[in-house]
Amino acid sequence: MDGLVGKITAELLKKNIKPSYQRIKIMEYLIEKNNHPTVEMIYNHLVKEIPTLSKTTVYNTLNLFIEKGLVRPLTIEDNEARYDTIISNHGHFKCQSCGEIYDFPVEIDDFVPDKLQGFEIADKNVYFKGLCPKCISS
Amino acid sequence: MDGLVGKITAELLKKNIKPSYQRIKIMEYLIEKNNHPTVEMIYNHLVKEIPTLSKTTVYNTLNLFIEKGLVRPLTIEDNEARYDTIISNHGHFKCQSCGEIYDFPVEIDDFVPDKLQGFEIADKNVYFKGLCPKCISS
DNA sequence: CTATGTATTTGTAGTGATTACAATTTTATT
DNA sequence: AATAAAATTGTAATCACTACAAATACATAG
Ligand SMILES: [Mn+2]
Ligand SMILES: [Mn+2]
Ligand SMILES: [Zn+2]
Ligand SMILES: [Zn+2]
Repeated sequence: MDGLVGKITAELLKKNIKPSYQRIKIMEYLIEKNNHPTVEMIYNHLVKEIPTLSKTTVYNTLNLFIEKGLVRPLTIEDNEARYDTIISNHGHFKCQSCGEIYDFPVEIDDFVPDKLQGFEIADKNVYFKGLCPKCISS
Repeated sequence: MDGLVGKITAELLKKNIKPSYQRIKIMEYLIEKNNHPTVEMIYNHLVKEIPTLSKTTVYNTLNLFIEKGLVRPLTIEDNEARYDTIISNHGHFKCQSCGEIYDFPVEIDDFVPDKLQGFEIADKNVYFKGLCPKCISS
């Protein structure tokens, strides 16, 4: 008995999403890896377990999760979307050498500048780019 | 005699960029409009004046400007790059209704979290999404 | 001024991530 | 078991962007 799968199933049902095998597996990947993956990464990993898996299903499922507020899409590079299960506001650092994406805390709610009085803010994003310690020391 | 064209010419020469007609026009558009345009917007506007203009030239020129540090690319949506002549760190708000992108000041240098000690930060980005006042009141 | 070489521009073809859509398979209901 | 609805799959289409080679404009030497 897998506790994570149980939690995922409950979470999906709470959002009126039918907990299909594929959907559970995709959510499981997102939570366990917690690596801000691309569609490609998700597909390549899961297709070993689910040989019939279609990349379209991965896209569809992620878009469904986004719609229901379970997943947040990250736009850091313009040529590859990334996905995060952690919805709360935090910043992302992408290493330009190894490509890894690191989380970092940031008090985004602190800086709502006067300039944005009268604006309705739905979504806040902070991302940095550069080199991570591993890549600097090698 | 156009003062802006003179300034642009000097600016390009300073960066070892030959100030061709197309390059000057593209930079002129960026500075005058100051609207974080897409390639499409730049092309559609300038092709009226320069009927032979190629979209490839717009792409090439923008990439050259980025390389030389004259322009900063904005990745807000994953399906359309935007370009900004203002290099200094500031935030961007994109209205999800009208699509307009607003600047706002933000003290990005203030929040370099402890988590990023040992990281080499090359680039900082802050962008919000939501509704602008115009769109809220209509 | 003309010839030759270099840089810039242009048009077309290619790429790669994402979406559209119809067919197939799975799941739920009677 | 029969039927309907939902989910998954595969393929084709889309669209921003890039690669590349031909054409044009520019510079420099004779
Ligand atoms: Mn994250
Ligand atoms: Mn700006
Ligand atoms: Zn790295
Ligand atoms: Zn608006």
